[in-house]
Amino acid sequence: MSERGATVYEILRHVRPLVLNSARVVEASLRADGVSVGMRAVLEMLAEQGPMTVPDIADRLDLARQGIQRHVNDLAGLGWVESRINPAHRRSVLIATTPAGAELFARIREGELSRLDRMAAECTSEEITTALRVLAALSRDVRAEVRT
Amino acid sequence: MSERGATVYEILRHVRPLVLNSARVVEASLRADGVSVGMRAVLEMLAEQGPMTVPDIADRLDLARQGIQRHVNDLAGLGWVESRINPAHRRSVLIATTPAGAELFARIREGELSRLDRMAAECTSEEITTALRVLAALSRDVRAEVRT
DNA sequence: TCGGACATGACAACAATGATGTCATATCCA
DNA sequence: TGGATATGACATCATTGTTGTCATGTCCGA
Repeated sequence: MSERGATVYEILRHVRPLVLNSARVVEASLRADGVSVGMRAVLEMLAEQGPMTVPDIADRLDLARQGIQRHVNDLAGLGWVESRINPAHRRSVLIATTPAGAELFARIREGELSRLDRMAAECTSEEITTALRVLAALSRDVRAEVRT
Repeated sequence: MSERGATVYEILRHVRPLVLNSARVVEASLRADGVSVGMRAVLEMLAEQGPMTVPDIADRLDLARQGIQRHVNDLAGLGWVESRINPAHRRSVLIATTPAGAELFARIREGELSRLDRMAAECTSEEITTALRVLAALSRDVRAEVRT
């Protein structure tokens, strides 16, 4: 068995607790605004990529459109996102952050970034950049494997 | 805002879909044996670290002991793990893989490793090792943040 | 040695979320 | 134009993480 595959295996062993623990860390600030981690992911997508339809968000987050629709409906109920007429499609509306929603996400992101600055202090900027490249490649290939 | 923190943020953005997609990939082989991803994690811990108590497994997986107890009970019902008398504690039994359970996990792991060999082919062995180091440090620090 | 703090297994209930299915209608393409 | 597909709305279910309770066993300090 190749050493490479075994190292990738070790990486994947770390990501599950990492996702759980990072969700736990941001959970408190999110609850104060009535936002769940799923809703936060939708808000992030809209804030960074601009308005898009529900199926578009679902595709980019690798989730079913039905689940995203729930998050969008919840976010709309809270006033963080709103629908806009889609010039290219009468039935499928565009979802966009409201000014308040954009502000909320900026606040959330700022708080998270300030914590992340203190993480993995022993690693250099170059190592972290390398890790990002590896993670992105791995994520891309595993994603492709799903669609096999 | 530091570039470092932003890069770590990008890493964390990748891990959530990665966890979901990797779970989807291994899901099929697991279902054939009646094993869920949670049960697989417990089986992995016991196969690699040896017999331990339910609270021990929970601590190492960053999960509540109640959830682990469910997985252990399910695994025991399927004959993949069994309890042994704990010489150091009358009430808290040791959980261990059965020979069949150890064999099952070895089979699962072998299948997963063979897939992983083809992942992130553009990355060198050194880059993957660096990524593992960064992930481990990040995971450790985020875990510590939870307990704040 | 005793007593209180803590650990453990068993059981229960709940919330978030991912998966799946259906249906009416709109859209798109051959 | 007509059939295939996309979309929103609604519904259901399984997995799993979280939390709480209770009886009993264990451990440590006074």
